[in-house]
Amino acid sequence: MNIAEAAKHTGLSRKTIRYYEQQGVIPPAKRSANGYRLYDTAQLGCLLFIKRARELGFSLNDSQELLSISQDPGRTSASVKKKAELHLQKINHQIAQMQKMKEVLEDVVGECMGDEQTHCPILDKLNKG
Amino acid sequence: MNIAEAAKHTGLSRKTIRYYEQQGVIPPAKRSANGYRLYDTAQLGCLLFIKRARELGFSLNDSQELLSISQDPGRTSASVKKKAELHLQKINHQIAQMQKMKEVLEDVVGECMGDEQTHCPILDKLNKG
DNA sequence: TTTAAACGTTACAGCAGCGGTAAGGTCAAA
DNA sequence: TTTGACCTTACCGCTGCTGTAACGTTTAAA
Repeated sequence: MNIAEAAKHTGLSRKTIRYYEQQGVIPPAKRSANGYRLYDTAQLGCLLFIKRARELGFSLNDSQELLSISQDPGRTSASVKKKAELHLQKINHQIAQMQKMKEVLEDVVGECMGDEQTHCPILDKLNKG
Repeated sequence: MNIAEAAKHTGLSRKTIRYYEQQGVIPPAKRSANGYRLYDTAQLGCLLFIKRARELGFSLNDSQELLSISQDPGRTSASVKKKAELHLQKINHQIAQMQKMKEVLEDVVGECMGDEQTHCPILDKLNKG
């Protein structure tokens, strides 16, 4: 199948698929006589793997490494778990950070009248900490 | 004061301060005879404002607009509140997304033995959804 | 048969928000 | 006088794509 169909099957854009290939995230696609990229179910599997890893927030680099591990018959689940736990820590850290932002924002938004007056607790917060 | 001192006072790096100026986020600094940038308390105030806005997750563009609004005597708190609420929505959306990632990750990490065996629920998840 | 659309290709630019590095000028103290 | 700590501009790199240009191919309709 051509790239458009691969895109339809995976939900990735054609640009993204080409980008993944260019970055070496997935092996280079075979080409038909006219130079068009050709995809089979194995390639679709790679693409879907990367897509799911990305949806779980893994970096493209991590996603690629996970794909490599997945295709290695001599892998251990320990190596995967380690990566996932590290990633989970990052996610938790980011959530905590955004939660703090959220709380402050809700505070000041709650205090702000949002009317035609000049006084604004939100700006006060930004001006004085 | 020179840029290094301004950096020390604000907690921003010298690169960041120059970048903000170049992007028009803050007004261009005055220069001493030798071409060095000079900062006074007003400039420090701008820098701190931007820093705090960034810490609340506002984009650099939004931060700049908030600074403009803050410096406009004819502003209304409504205009600020609107921006803040919009931003809060984005934050909430992002938190929700990361929470979903977190839950899935905790699930599969919990199921993974993390030993020397090949079988791995994390990879299963990535391979089959 | 021609032509127009809908594909395909490569290559380069751009987005956010800086950090790193190079290549140079300036200034204060030892 | 020299050393080290400043300062300047300018450009590349990072992440993960998306958009655009400029071009070739295939397919379907007119």
